[in-house]
Amino acid sequence: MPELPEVETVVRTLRPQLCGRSIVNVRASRKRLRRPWRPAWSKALAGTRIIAVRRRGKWIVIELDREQVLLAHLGMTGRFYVVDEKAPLAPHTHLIFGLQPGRDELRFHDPRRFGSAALLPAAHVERFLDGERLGPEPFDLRPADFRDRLRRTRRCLKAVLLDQRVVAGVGNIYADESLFEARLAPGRRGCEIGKPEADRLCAAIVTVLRRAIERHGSTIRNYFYGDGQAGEYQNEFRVYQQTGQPCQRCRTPIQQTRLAGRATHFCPRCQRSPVQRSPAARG
DNA sequence: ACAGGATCCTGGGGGC
DNA sequence: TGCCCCCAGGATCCTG
Repeated sequence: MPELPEVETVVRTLRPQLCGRSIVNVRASRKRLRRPWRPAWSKALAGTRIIAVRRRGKWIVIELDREQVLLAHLGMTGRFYVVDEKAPLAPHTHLIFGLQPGRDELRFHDPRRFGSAALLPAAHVERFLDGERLGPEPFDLRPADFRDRLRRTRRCLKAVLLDQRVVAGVGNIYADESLFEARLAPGRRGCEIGKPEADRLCAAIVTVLRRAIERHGSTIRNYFYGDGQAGEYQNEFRVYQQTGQPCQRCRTPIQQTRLAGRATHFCPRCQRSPVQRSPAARG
């Protein structure tokens, strides 16, 4: 469920709660996550100290001593939060990390289990994150590289934005919101996009994500962060989940379609494709 | 190379 | 009330 702004919000919440503390024990449910948790990781984690908590794309990176890293992905419904060890255990809690000092626990909760967590040697993390799997952070994305990437593909813009190798961290909400911000139709092919439009899209991604981070991300369908905090960006959606609502720029009703297997929302007027001239019209 | 579909899961909402 | 179907902030694998 969470995209870059939501993961950033989680990381900012966790950082002061985790840094400097130690993991004293780990409990894991028997249910398998997207990548199964290995019992050996529980043993290896006992007694490690948390050095830093950061984000890369939609990944949560928890750096530990002993040259180890705990890498987590929230999938669609994952939550990662710190609570008192006496707090009631919610159903679908799959990992519990006991913390010291204090009597707190870091818990990983995920009803759909599309999320995952794994322990990696620190030396492997950069290769995992910066290899073929993950492109640049949106804030480091160079317009010339983005333009080049678009020029070389016939895939539609929606599919390109969802591709984590092109730019890391954009998901369904922020792909639609960025395309609206850039006034580009989600179905247009990358190779049809000119320089001004590509640069506009590149800038729009950053604008939308920065604003969403300021608003602590979006909270929809009652999924909250951490100790029940809600984001506020869902109140600023221009197209996502606004089907039938008047466009805030031109009052045309927002339309919904399906692209790259995902619900896609856009304004048919502000995000018009260049007119396809029919043979008759050309006559 | 790429589009499209299926897959991994659970829960919530709408229709009947 | 129950049941059935569809949908969901993701990523990956397979097929055509």
